[in-house]
Amino acid sequence: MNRSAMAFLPVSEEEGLTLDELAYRRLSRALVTGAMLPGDRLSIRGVAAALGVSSMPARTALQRLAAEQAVDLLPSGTAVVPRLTRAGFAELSAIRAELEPLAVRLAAPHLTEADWTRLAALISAHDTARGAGEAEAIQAADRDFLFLIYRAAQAPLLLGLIETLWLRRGPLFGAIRGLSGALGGMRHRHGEILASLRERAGEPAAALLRSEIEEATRFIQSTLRFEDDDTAAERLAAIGQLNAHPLDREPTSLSHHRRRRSRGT
Amino acid sequence: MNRSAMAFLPVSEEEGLTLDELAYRRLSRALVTGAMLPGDRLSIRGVAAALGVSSMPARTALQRLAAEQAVDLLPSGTAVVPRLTRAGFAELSAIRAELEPLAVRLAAPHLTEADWTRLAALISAHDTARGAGEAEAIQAADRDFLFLIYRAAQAPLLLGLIETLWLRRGPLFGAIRGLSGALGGMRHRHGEILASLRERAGEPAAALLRSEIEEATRFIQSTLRFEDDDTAAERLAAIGQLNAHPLDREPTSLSHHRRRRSRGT
DNA sequence: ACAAGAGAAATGTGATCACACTATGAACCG
DNA sequence: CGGTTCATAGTGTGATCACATTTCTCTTGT
Repeated sequence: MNRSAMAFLPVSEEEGLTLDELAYRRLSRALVTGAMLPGDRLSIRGVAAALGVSSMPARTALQRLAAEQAVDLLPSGTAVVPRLTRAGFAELSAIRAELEPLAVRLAAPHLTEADWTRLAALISAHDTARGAGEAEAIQAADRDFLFLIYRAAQAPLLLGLIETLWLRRGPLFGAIRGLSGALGGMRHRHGEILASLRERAGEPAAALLRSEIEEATRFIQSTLRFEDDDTAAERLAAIGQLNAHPLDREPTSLSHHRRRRSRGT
Repeated sequence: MNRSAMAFLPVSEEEGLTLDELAYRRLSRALVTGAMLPGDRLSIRGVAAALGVSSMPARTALQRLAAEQAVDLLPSGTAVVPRLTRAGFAELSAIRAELEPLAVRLAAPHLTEADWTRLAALISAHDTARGAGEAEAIQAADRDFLFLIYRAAQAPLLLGLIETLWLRRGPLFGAIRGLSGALGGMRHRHGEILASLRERAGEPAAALLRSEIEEATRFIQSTLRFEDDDTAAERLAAIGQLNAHPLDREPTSLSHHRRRRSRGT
C-alpha cells in the first residue's frame, strides 16, 4: 500500500481506545480528509505496519469500513479506496440530498443557545479560512458546522448513515486537491441555515441545505473530470473493440458476494 | 445466546461462499425474518457453535452487522439484537420514507417488461398469502416486490443502505408476531405503485410508496407497545427516584466508542 | 522490442491460543 | 433468612501461524 498516504496521523485523544477503534478512526480520518487517493490499495498487513498494530485490528477496521461501503473490495478481498464515477457521485449526492435535510429538520427543535453561538463561530472560521485560502480549514469548518447540527438531531441511526456517506465522499476531495481553484466557486448557505434554525424553522433550513447540496453537486459535476470520463477502456469501446467495460463497472450491491476459492473439500 | 433462534437455516446456494459470508448471511436472514428477538445476545463463540464454524468467521460477521448498525454493541463489546424504542422506530421510518421513494424514482426508467410481470406476480402472491393468513409469506412477497424495484435502481450504495434499514427493522416484526391480528390492518399500495411504474411515472410511484410507509408507521405506532413504554425505569422516574434513564438511552452514534479496559500499557 | 511464462513475494482466510475483564453462581458470614 | 464475597465459567481483544491464492517481477523466447 501507499505508505506515505498514512503520514497524516492527527493523534488526539486516542488513548484508552481499543486497537480496533484506533485503527478504524485513523483510517476513517484519512478517508474523510481526502488523504487517501481513489484506487489506493489497503492491505491488511500494510495498514497494520503503517499504524503500528498487528494484523488483527487492521483487519477488523478494514472489514468495518467495507461494511459501511467506505471502501470497495476487490474480488481477492483486498480493500481499495473507491474511485467515484460520475454515476456514483450522482447517486451519493442524491442520497445526501435526502438524508442531511432530514437531519436538519429533526435537529431544529433541539438546538440550544450554546449551539447557535458555536455554529456562528464555525461560519466565521469558514470565512477567515477562505480569506487565507486554506482549503483544508474551509472543509473542516463546514464539516463541523453540519455535523454539530446532525448530532443535535439525536438520531443515532441517521447520524451513522450520514457519516458513512461522508466517508465515501472523502476520497473525491483528495482527487480534487490541486485542482485548487475549483473550490473557489463553491458557496455555502450556512448563514441562512443558521438564521432559519434560530427561529426553529426546521423545514426552511432543510430546504436550504438541500439546495446547497444540489448546487455543489452540479458545480462539481460540471467542473471535475471523473474516473470514468474518457478512460482508455471507453475510448476503445467507442472504436468498437469492446462493448463491456469491466473496469468501470460498479460492484453490485455491497460487492460482498465473493466466491470462495477451492480449499479443503 | 438463544440457541433455538438459530434453527431457521434456509440453506440455499451457500456453497462456495467464504465462511465469513456464510455466517453473515445466516445471521442477516435471521434478523430480517424476525427470527431473532430484541434483546437476544449474540456472543462470538455462541454463534460460532450455532453455525458450526470457528470463532473467526462468527466474529467477522458480527462486526460487520455492528458496522451496519444491524445489531447494537454492549459496553462489553457483546452484540445484542436491538430493542426498538418508540423514538428509534420513528427515526427508522423517517429514513425509510426518504430513501426508499428515492430508489423507486431512480428505478422507474430502468424497469423492463419482464420486471413488470414479475412484480404483478408478487402482488398476486401477496394476495393469496393474505387469504391464507400466512404472515410470513405476506412479508416475503412484499419484501421481494420492493427489493426487485430497489435493485433495478442500479444504485449500489443506496441499495446497501436500504438493506441496512431492513436489517434493523427485522427484529421488530419478530416481536410483533403473535400479536397476529395486528398485521391485518395494514394495506399496501403496491398495485397503484406498479401501475405508475408501468407508465414510467417515477415521481408518483415514489409518492405512493412514501405514503405507504408513513401509513404503516402510524399504524404500528398506534398499535404496538414498545420496549420503552412504561418500563420499570420510567415508572421510577415518574416517582422522582431517577431523572436520567440510563437503560433507555440510545447508544451514541454507532456506539463504537467503547473505552478500553486497562491492560498492558 | 515485446509478449508470455516461471518464480517469488505478498495477500486474505481461517484456526487457535493467551489474556484480562465480566457476570453468574454458590458458599459464607452476619 | 438476607447480604456480601469469592471462585468459576464465559466474554471480547489481540497475537500468531499455516495455507491457498493472487499479484508482481524478472526472465526467457520469438
